[in-house]
Amino acid sequence: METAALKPAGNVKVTRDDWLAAAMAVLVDAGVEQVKILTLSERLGVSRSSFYWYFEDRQHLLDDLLDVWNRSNTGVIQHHCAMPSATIAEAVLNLFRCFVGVDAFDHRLDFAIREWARRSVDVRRVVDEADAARLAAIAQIYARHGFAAVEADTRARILYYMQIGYYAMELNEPLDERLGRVGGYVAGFTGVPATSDELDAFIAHARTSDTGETP
Amino acid sequence: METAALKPAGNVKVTRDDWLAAAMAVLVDAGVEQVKILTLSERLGVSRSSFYWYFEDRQHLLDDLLDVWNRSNTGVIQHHCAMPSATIAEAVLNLFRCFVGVDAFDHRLDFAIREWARRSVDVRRVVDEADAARLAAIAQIYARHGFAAVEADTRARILYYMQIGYYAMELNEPLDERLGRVGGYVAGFTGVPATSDELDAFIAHARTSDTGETP
DNA sequence: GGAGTAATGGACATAACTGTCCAGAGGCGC
DNA sequence: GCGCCTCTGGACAGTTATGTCCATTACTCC
Repeated sequence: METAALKPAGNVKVTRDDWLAAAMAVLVDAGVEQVKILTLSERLGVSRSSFYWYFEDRQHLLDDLLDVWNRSNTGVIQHHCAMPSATIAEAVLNLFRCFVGVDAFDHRLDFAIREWARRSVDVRRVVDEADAARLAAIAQIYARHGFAAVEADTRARILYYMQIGYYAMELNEPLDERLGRVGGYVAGFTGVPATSDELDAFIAHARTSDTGETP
Repeated sequence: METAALKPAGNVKVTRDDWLAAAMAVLVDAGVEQVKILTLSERLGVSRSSFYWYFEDRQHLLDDLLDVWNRSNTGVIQHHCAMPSATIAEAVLNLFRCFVGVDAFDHRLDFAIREWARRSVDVRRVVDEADAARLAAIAQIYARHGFAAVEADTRARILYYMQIGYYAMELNEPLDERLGRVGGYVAGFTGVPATSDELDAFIAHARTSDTGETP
């Protein structure tokens, strides 16, 4: 592990980040309720007490996980929305990049958090705020390209809701199948077809940054 | 409770169905992992031991819950798909009825089961089978109205996936807003607009069978 | 009204988990 | 090379589950 290089000093076996990373892995593929200090300590080969050096208690670990999500996934969307673009089609394709590529939006984490939000009003509030921020960022794309406020908002919702719905299905389509539909999506979302240059650029990017798994 | 009237005999406080109903309620709004015999017994005002009279163990209760879901939700869809219809638009509207009305598809249960399926290969298998059966039933609608097999299958997928995606969002749109979009959905799903008579009939049904909550 | 029986309650054993306390390991700075 | 300071391990206590055993209740049938 490369974390060894960063280890501060002394009798250190794991770092705070190791605990966070392990917890994040469990969160993503088993849900919050499975994020257990005992399990993590076994996985890290360290005693439970070590945990309490880095975190006050389990709740603080969970708060940190929520924070990590909040800063990463929403930020990815905002970043892609802010990319410069000549046409609305190009702007939407820029956004799509974060749903396909390696600079990707982590949809499994997103759903783990949403599931958690169904059972915690605190988390629900944070998720609602993130959704609002994401929608605002997407609406801004449309606004920048001359859409009136109401229409920009509506189109942002359609795009965002459809994307979330797509992930909810866990379809695991092969990359080529997904890419084949992109042209249609862009036309549907913007009312304007993308040029073949725009589409080619997007597809090239998607192929080079494809990770092998279908994200 | 009306169950009192049905209580078989003897020193009975709760029935097997009471346990099932309580478990189902917890499953729907807190997830499988929260279906705990201790909690249910407290909720029913009865000791835990009583549970073991009706069920061999927790796993058998869970199996029964899965069974209930399997027989109800998929059956509702199949039933609505089999309703007689003069046009494809009417057929699709007939199916929509189970997504709006009181004879409704229970989407919260459906998602509780899907969440469970993410963590249990056994449940995953059952859900996959149910999805296949639902898709087949929906494709049959299209096939009956003259669509070729491949197109019927594709259109069935679009309709079903979009419906699942809609529920994943937990939008809670007001009924009127939802109804306003139905015409567009039908046109999108079938390529043929519904007549206003067909739409009116659907909307009238939806309004009379609306439960107050947005399902 | 007494026997039989369906259902229940309470005690017991066990497991998994959380959090606390404190002794001790081991590298670093002087 | 000695203490310091960071981090770790192990023991302890408390909570919440599951499942088992058996005595007891209270109704039904005769």
